[in-house]
Amino acid sequence: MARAAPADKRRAILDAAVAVFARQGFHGTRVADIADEAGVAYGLVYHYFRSKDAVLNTLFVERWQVLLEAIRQVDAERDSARDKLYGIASFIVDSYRHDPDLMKVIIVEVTRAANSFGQTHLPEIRQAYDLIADIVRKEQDGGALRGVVEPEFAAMAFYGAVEQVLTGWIFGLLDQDEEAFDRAKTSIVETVCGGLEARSAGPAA
Amino acid sequence: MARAAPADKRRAILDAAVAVFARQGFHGTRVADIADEAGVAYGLVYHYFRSKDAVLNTLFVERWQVLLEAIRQVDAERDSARDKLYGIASFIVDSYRHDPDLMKVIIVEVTRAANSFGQTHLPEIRQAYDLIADIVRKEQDGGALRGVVEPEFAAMAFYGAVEQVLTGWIFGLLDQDEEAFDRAKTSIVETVCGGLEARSAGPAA
Amino acid sequence: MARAAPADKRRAILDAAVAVFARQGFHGTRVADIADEAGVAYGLVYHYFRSKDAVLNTLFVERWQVLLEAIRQVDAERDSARDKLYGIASFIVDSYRHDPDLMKVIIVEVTRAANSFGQTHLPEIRQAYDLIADIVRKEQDGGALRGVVEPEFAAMAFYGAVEQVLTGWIFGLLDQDEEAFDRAKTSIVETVCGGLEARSAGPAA
Amino acid sequence: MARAAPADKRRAILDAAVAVFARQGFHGTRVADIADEAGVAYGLVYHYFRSKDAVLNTLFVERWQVLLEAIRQVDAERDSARDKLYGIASFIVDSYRHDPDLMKVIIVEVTRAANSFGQTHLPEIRQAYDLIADIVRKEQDGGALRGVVEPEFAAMAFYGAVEQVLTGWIFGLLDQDEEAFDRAKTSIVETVCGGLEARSAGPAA
DNA sequence: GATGAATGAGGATTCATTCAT
DNA sequence: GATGAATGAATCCTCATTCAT
Repeated sequence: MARAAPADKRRAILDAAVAVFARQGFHGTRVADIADEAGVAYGLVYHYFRSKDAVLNTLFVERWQVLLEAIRQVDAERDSARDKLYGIASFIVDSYRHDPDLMKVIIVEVTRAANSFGQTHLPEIRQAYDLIADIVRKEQDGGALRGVVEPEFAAMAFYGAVEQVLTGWIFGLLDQDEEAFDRAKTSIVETVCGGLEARSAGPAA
Repeated sequence: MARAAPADKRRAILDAAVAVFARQGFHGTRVADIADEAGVAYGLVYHYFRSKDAVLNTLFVERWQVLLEAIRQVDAERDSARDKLYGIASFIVDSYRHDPDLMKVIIVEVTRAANSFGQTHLPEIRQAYDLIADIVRKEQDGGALRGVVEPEFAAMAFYGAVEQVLTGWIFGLLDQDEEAFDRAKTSIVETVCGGLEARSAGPAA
Repeated sequence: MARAAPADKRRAILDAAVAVFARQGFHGTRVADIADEAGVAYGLVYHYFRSKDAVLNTLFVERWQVLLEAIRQVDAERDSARDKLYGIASFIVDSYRHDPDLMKVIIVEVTRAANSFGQTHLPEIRQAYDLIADIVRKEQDGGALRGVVEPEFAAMAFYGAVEQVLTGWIFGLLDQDEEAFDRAKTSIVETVCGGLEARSAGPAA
Repeated sequence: MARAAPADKRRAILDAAVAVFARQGFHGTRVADIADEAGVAYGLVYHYFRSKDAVLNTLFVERWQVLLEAIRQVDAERDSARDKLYGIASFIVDSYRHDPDLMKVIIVEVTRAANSFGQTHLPEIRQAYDLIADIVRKEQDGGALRGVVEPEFAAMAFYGAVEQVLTGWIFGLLDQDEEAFDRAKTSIVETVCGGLEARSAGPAA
């Protein structure tokens, strides 16, 4: 499965890059590895991309646009706060389910790479946080969410919870079967929206 | 107030490494940079450490032991689930407050480096997750926390929320004044324990 | 007035090569630069020329034949030594005036490139020196020129003076207005033929 | 003779560079060639020099300062115009006689490299021309040299004549025995100062 | 003729590590 | 312990050249 000899070589290079970046990390992969994996000549990578960096940048931008769009769409189409956050968590989890290598690369090599690509793509990364914070803010204003936590913190907490679950999969610390993927979505939302604490049944304070 | 000419050069090298790793990232720093920053001769780094990797490993292990111990202590000394999680969040946030460079390096270069040091130190990193999951499990059993979310997911969500807030600081996306540090602790706990959702005020069950 | 869309692409490539070689030097220009400048496809350069070297070789040979012919003609048509040398200096200076880029390329990349093209074209280059030396020798025999300086040295001195003036223009060290071009011719001939020294007015030897 | 295992490696590298640059040209030599010729490890070249360019730059600057100083000294110590120009020609010819490789490299790779190092070192190169032009100007003012040729042109003609003779040696077009070196000095000065033309003897027509 | 994708050898530069002093 | 010169493997990127269409 996976990379099934894409007709165009540019795509083949990008797909190959995902595979080797996921396997060896960005720093651990030589341009030759990408070319080999793609089954093309060394120089062709440079025919299509200015540099090794550019390959990763392309990968990230391509995918991150889709994520941002998905968040916007979820926000527009769903009603309740919980639904919206579930929609976002769902999209990210499904992204991982569908192409774990790509998500691994994006998270490990870009989103969290504070001294390299994360810095480069900070504006785009920030947009995601902002979109989530906006959702929280609106729902707080609407009364569905409590106002005790500032939207910015809430957004970071939520997004962090999601990314950390992916990290668990990436590191092989959590099960990755289909059931686990779905349970992850619910768990994250249940934690962040419902809270872990039991409602003190009695005459709660 | 920082590296004030440590008496012993080994310490000076470690401290210098923190500074340059934080500034340039592990891959972006040469051994010479560390030596320069420490004000010692090139070769001395290799007198005290087997390799550049060993410097980072030392840094990580040193600090991570402290973290694990802190979690254990919090677990032992505090009673409520909320208190325990607050204690953990508090310790991590204060660690960042006290030495942001060190925490940045540990998180960015180790904890999240799935293809390099994160893999190497997976056992120790996992311990932290497990300790947190254990706390959740106990509290679920005790009835203080709801059982809907599996302890492993809850632990990841909680830890992810914390790390993401630090990430916000590391990337310069969130305020870093004293007040913000304290608010962060509360916000994280409030989000994960209390949940973001408003309790339906009415005659709810 | 320059390269005005030559009808045939081969010519366009040669003209473009002159422009980019002059601008960036032979080593500093990629075949792609030539193609771009000529407005033709990459591969077409290789349709007309065996290699990048061949482009420069063609340029040089084309022009150098004209120079050699000009020297022969000057020798045949003019009478005095001074006239002949003036004719040669004049032709070279006018060549530069007419197409400074081409002369720059020929001088900088071939004539003076002792380790590359200069070596390749040494026979042709030498012909020019020899033709000049022959003129000097004949005029010495005829009594118009003094015999103290060997023809070979005289030829080198004369040709070197000419090329150095062009070098001054190429480097932007000397004025390049029309008047300067004409003055250059006179100055060179006056220097080499008349000598810089004032004739001791008195009872000179 | 020549590079006899210089005590310090930096010098060994510079000397080796002269040899290989002279033999293969700057572009034709790889850094490995320099290291091999010097008998040192590859990386040592980069320990002492920032880049391959820096090696050539160092070579040029070192030597050119000596040349400039020599010109100044000749100007100060000698009296007649002819003596001064002879002194300069002499110094340059002897430089070549003493270390032909070094002079070849300086002339071929720097002084005449209009698109690379010549451009970089234009200010220093120009100084030499200016110093010569100053000498000519002074002597014209003093009446020893005729004023028909502008000092700038005269300087270029003189310097060009000298460099072209060296070029003749570099290309193997002129004899290089001891006698030839001395004759070259006289010939150049005789040509530029005395002029090639015979003085019309007596009241001759 | 014309195009530009594809190839791959070449070479500069970096930098972790070693080691003699 | 301390120094920094010396080593050389590793790898990115360039770019002349080829070739299928």
